[in-house]
Amino acid sequence: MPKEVVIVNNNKLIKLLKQNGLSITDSRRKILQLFLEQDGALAHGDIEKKAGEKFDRVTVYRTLQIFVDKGIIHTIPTADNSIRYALCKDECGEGHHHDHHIHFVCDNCNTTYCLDDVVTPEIKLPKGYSAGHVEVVVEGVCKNCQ
Amino acid sequence: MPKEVVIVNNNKLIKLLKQNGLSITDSRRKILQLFLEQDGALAHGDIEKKAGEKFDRVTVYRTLQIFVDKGIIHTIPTADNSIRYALCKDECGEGHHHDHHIHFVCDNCNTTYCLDDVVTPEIKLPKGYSAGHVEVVVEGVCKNCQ
DNA sequence: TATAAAAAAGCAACAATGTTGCAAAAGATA
DNA sequence: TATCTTTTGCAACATTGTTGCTTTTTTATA
Ligand SMILES: [Mn+2]
Ligand SMILES: [Mn+2]
Ligand SMILES: [Zn+2]
Ligand SMILES: [Zn+2]
Repeated sequence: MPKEVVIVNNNKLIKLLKQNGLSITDSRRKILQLFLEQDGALAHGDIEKKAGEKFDRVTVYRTLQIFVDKGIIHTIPTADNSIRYALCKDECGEGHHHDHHIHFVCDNCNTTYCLDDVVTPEIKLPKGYSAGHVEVVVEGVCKNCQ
Repeated sequence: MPKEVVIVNNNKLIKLLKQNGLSITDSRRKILQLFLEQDGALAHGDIEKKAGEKFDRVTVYRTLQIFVDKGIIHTIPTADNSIRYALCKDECGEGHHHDHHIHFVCDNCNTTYCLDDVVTPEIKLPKGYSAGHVEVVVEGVCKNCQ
C-alpha cells in the first residue's frame, strides 16, 4: 500500500465490500468511507473533490456505478442536474433497491438527508396509471439550520 | 423572417410570451410550441434535437432558462442527470413557481407526465425539519402502455 | 414607415462532465 | 510466491453547459 490513504472504520468497510462480492481496493475503501462518515448525501462533485486527489476521475465514476449496482448506495433525484448518492439500508442488494424513505434538501445549507423513518406516502393515481416506485423529495430548512 | 419555421397556434404563443414580458422571437415561438403540442414533459436533449437545426445550442439553453425564470415552464427532478421541463399552469409567474402536482415517469415509453389533478401529499417530517416545497415523482406504467 | 435604442441570437472559445479502450498495477487464490 | 483475475490510470474522445462579444432582430418612437 504505497499510497497514504487514511482509512478509519476499516473492518466495517471491508465487511461491507466483501458482503457484496467486491474486492478490497484503496479507492473503494476511501469512497465508501466518505459515505460512512457523512450524515447526508454526497453529490458526484463532492466525491470527486474529496477522493479525486488520490484517484482518477474515471475510477470515481466506476466505483460509484458499481456501488449503485450492488445496492450499497442509491441515487437521489434532483431538479438541477447533479447526481446525489447516499448509503442504502440493508434491504438493498445486487439488482434490487428497496429504498422507501423520503429525501430532504435544506434550502440553507444545501445538505441532502435520507429521512429513513419517513415512509413514502401512497399516491392515488388517475385511471390507467399503475404505480411502481415513488420518490419524494422535500425542500425546506433542516434541523441544523432552524 | 427569412427562416421557414412553421408555427401553429401562433396567437396563443404570442399571447403567452407577451403576458410574460418577453419579446417575440422565432426561437421562443418554436420552443414554446414544442411544449404546447406535447402531452408530456421534454428533456433538454429532446428540445435541442427538435429545435436545434434552426437555432444555436446556446439559444436553446438561454430560452429554457428564461422560460423557467418567468414561470412558463418548470423543471422536473430525475435520478439520472437529465433535466426535464414541462409547461406551468396559470399560477406560476416571474420568480415564483406554484406547481403542486406530482409527476409520473413511464417505465415503458419513458414519457414524463404532469398529473395536474394529483395533489402532492402532506409529509410529516421529524422534529426540527420544516417543509417548503414537496416533489413527488412516481415511476410506473402509463395509460398508453398498460 | 423609417430610425434609433434595446434585446436576443449566433458564433467561437472554453470549461465541465461523462465515456471508452487498453496497458500497467494491484488484488485474490492456491 | 506464482498465477490468474480484477481494477486502476491514462489518454483520447464525446457530450453537455457557460461566457464574452459581434451581428441581427425586435421593439418603441418619430
Ligand atoms: Mn436515501
Ligand atoms: Mn409538472
Ligand atoms: Zn441545513
Ligand atoms: Zn408509457
